[in-house]
Amino acid sequence: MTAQVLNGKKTRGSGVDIIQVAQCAGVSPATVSRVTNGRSTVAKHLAKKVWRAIEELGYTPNPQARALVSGRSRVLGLLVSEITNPFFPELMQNFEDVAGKHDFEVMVGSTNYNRERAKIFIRRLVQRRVEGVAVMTFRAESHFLDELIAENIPLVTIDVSADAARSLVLEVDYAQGIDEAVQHLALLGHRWIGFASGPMPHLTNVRRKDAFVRAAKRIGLAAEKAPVFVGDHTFEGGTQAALYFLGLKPRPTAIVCSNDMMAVGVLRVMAERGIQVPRDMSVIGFDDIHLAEFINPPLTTVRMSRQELAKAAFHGLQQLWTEKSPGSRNAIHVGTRLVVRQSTDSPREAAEALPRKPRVRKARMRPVLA
Amino acid sequence: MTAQVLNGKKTRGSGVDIIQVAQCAGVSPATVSRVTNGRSTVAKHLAKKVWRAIEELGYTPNPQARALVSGRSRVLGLLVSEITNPFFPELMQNFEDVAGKHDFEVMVGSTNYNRERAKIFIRRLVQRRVEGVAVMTFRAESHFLDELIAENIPLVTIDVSADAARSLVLEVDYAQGIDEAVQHLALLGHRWIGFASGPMPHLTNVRRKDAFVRAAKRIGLAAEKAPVFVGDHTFEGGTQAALYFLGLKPRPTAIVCSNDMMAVGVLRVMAERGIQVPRDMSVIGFDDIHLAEFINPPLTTVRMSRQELAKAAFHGLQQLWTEKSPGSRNAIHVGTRLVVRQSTDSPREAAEALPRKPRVRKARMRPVLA
DNA sequence: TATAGTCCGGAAATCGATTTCCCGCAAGTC
DNA sequence: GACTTGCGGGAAATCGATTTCCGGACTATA
Repeated sequence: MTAQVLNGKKTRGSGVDIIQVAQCAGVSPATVSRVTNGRSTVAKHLAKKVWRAIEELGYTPNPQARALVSGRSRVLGLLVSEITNPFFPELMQNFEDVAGKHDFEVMVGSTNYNRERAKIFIRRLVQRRVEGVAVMTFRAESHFLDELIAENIPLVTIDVSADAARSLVLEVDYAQGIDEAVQHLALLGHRWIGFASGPMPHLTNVRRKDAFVRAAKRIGLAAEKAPVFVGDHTFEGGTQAALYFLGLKPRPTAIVCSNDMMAVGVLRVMAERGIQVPRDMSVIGFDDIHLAEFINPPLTTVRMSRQELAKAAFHGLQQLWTEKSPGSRNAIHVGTRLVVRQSTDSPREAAEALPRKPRVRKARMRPVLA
Repeated sequence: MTAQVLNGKKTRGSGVDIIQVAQCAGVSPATVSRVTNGRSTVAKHLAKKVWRAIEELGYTPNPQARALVSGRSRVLGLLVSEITNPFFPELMQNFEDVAGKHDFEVMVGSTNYNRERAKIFIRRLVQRRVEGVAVMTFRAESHFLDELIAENIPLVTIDVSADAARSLVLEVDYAQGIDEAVQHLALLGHRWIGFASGPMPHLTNVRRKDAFVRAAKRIGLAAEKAPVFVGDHTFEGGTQAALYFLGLKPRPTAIVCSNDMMAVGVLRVMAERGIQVPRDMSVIGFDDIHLAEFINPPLTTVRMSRQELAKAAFHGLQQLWTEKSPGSRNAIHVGTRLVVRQSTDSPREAAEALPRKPRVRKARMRPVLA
């Protein structure tokens, strides 16, 4: 399509420059530039000729030249914490899609919880002159970002505000989804629910945990303090949490997890111990990663929409670009909500007491333990 | 670090240009350029002064300007087929790491098996003047790449050669790992093994299937043709394959899958039907995605190393850059190998006939079906 | 009709590097 | 001692756009 034959010689898209287009259209390069950028007002008949010439030659402006003079690279940075957690690839794709629609490219980097990796990546961002960065690491490792702040690069973060002029926070409403989760369990008859939290110094994890504790209190589920296990936001963290709750007496009849990877770890321990989910133990995750649907049993979880998050991050950056005064520090709100699948059910005792309501569910393995 | 105070005013890394460095070092801009690029021979004492000036001012060359004049953007493209298959994020990260070490940035795009998405992404690659593209889609959808080929952009593909001058193929040795898998099953006592194949027109799937059929024949496992189900390379494809094999009589005692996502689908069906893996059915995957380790039971699978693949792809591009004659069309070899976990065991009958060897395995659910 | 105000579009400066061209100096050769 | 050779490094052209500046034409107003 792009490659065309003109004057008998093949002209490649990237071999055509603005001067050739200008000559072909019979105008000056400045006019071509004005047309391609929608600048000021160019007479309609001239604009038409320019577009025709562009089409004919298969011209695409050289982004390097464009960036050099305009100072705008049209590249954004996206920092995530671990690529093997499926939450992040999906977020990446959504962010790239939004950015792409606005003619931005995205440099993605995964810290893998490694301070040095993050530093190196951020240096690359600065060197490439990105126009904005979305930090989606759910972490408050402040001085990661010092270099970006020093360069006055627009910054969007999650949960915890970067203390910088051109920055903005995405406030995720964890309470919304977690309230739904706890209510869902309460309705099923659960009265003693454990919470598997992520590492505690991190604000995002504090918020998730607090949301759970408040929800539990509000429902009046347990007179005593709801049992909380503080672990890692990983598969292993989940297995540890599961072992902890199984050792408790009375043993909780349900576990709410701070993210899906932990829930997957919990499910593994339950399977190994022959504890039937959801009959003997209900499990709820957080994130709604793709995998949640595929695991056994399909995981009931709180969805934090990757698409919504990605859009919010991009719009946050847009806001920072247009906004004159770096004063209006309004956070952007991102909701969460419960997705019910098959890892939750009435606890055993309640299920026997209550009339068994018909549920759409495939045949499952017979329970083994008491 | 980068931001320094000089002459009383704060100088940002991206605010310093080569001329200031030249003045600071008392040389010409040309010399600075020569030093930063390691060009020709600059007197040691001058080079030292230049480096000192660079350090002091926190200078980083403007990549746009550099790219503009040199014609080298130092950006690569990476095309994958679906971001939700964990194989690809891991591949992406590895590729970015290798590329980053050589000062390249990477534009990643996921086609999601959507022709239009691929087209759009490739157009973006061309517009950004990438210096090379790695197409890791395991697909032969040839005319995706026409635009790249027209621009004469170096191209590395998997399995199937792009019919272009500056291109190179990564030949994955499927047979290696699949032979190991079949032998492993044979040693466990399996004699009737099903193969869940991916969609058939695609060369990569043909190769995987052929490798299986040959391995099965070579071992002399079954007098008759080994049963093959042709499905989709997805979770759903796996569930369909499982249902097919369960309907067969005699029912296979093991299923080898063309990728891990299918294997995950198979495991789901088995769990729903109460069929115990590995006691009643052994399952082997292909890829060794991260998830394979976390699913129940941990999946025995053939590992195709993402790191090896990423390195091979990058080195392939390097080869295409240096190589003068576009003649030496030597493919690059990438190996595979079996990783034994807990989804394979002796089939029930054989297990009872043979003396039960002790295996390290956690407690599992009691088998339910015959 | 004269003058001010608008609008359009061309000429040229600019962004920040790389790279070519060329000159001067020092070393080597006869 | 004169001439060649080689090498280090400065001046200036170059990449391909955007953007400023400015002049000419056209319209509106008195």
